Amino acid sequence: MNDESRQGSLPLPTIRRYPLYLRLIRERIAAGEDEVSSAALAEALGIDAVLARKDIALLGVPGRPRWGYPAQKLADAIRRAVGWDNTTDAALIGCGSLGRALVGYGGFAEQHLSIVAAFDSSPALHGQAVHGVKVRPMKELGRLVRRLRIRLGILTVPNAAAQACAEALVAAGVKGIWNFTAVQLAVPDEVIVQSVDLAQSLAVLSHAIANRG
Amino acid sequence: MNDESRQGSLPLPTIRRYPLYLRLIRERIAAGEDEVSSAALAEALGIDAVLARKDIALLGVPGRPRWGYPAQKLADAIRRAVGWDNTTDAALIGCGSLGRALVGYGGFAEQHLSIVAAFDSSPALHGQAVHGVKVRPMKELGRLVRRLRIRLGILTVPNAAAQACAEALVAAGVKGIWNFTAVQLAVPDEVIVQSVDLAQSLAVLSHAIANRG
DNA sequence: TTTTTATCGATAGTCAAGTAGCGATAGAGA
DNA sequence: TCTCTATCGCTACTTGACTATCGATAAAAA
Repeated sequence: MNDESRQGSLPLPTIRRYPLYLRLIRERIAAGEDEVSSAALAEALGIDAVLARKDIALLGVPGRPRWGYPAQKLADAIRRAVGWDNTTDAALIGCGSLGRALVGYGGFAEQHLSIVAAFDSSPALHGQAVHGVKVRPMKELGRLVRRLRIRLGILTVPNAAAQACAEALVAAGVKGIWNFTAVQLAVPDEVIVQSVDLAQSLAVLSHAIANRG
Repeated sequence: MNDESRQGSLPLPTIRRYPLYLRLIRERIAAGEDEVSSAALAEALGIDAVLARKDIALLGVPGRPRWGYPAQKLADAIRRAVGWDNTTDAALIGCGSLGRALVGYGGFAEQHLSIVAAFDSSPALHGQAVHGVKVRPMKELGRLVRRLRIRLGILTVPNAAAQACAEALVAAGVKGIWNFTAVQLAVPDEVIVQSVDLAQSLAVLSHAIANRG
């Protein structure tokens, strides 16, 4: 029943807030502060201070009244909770403009995410290097992903190819898929899919603009 | 109390599911089918059929037992509900790799989203055309956005510049901001912000991989 | 005409997440 | 030393979204 054993059962919204806390805490640390209060975090994020405390309580980091929480320990605990304490190797499937933008983004240092292999079905791209990573043909996917024990696949292919690529990734032993296509992937339960569907978030926006503005 | 008047109060998860339904319905229409059943939609999306029916009920489109819902009417109703029945003009702020990838994406036809202006702080980009849209200096933002009555801003600038750009957009009369930076923007209540924070979705993935796989 | 079946539509129940309120604690100041 | 106050941390309470169940309906089949 202790905090460590319950890591797998953290509430999803809480996990999503952790990166937001982390970013603020890092700013405070950079500014030379040693402690952060739940009230300060909550105000910057526009949420209730109690909610921030509840999220932090799940990490097992104790705070001190009148001081707040130890910033460095809190940051470390969040990194541990979201699995950013060790480097995760990832494979990029699809080297179109979105895929290249992601590899070149470079903002994944904090997340310890490292793209170590890239694949594309277009022969024109094979052998080319995209930001230091060599693009390979799709048929090498299974072998290479298995050999490098890659557990995360990043899917930036056209919709029509999405399901087939997902199945190839699953067959190669991938544990999670970061899905940038608009397709709802059908995968075994033990494989986790996180979809970044621009249409979904745009729907919320345009609905609100159309019906309020 | 009728459906039309309640458009502004649709549940958020429902709005997010509408684009998913829409995509499937379009496929069915393209395949020559005139009706779709809630069960078929639900199965393809991995959700419960009752949930699909509830979402559809909010649109006010009646279904027929043993047939399902009229596909074309359903598609139109969804487009109306999410505000995709009319073209929305948008401004792009930040023409780095992500911004260019978005403009070039071209997948926004269904959403009737049209990027009509692009801005960047770097003088090197000014005057260049990114996929047919001319890049302009930031100081022209206020005037042009106001003149074109642009209601949607797409923010793809570095984190450090995000809040200032958001304020410029708000001052120019924008009603919604599609935020691709990692910053929690502080804006007036009447302005809607939808953030696409890659760190958040990655957190869910890497947490699951680290603690299950 | 009667029965069967696929599907819609409504109501009630469950669960998770966020909110509110209250007491406990430890440092600061008088 | 005593009081004050910012902050943590716990325990309900409320809300909203999803799930389960059941009855109603209309087309097809016997």
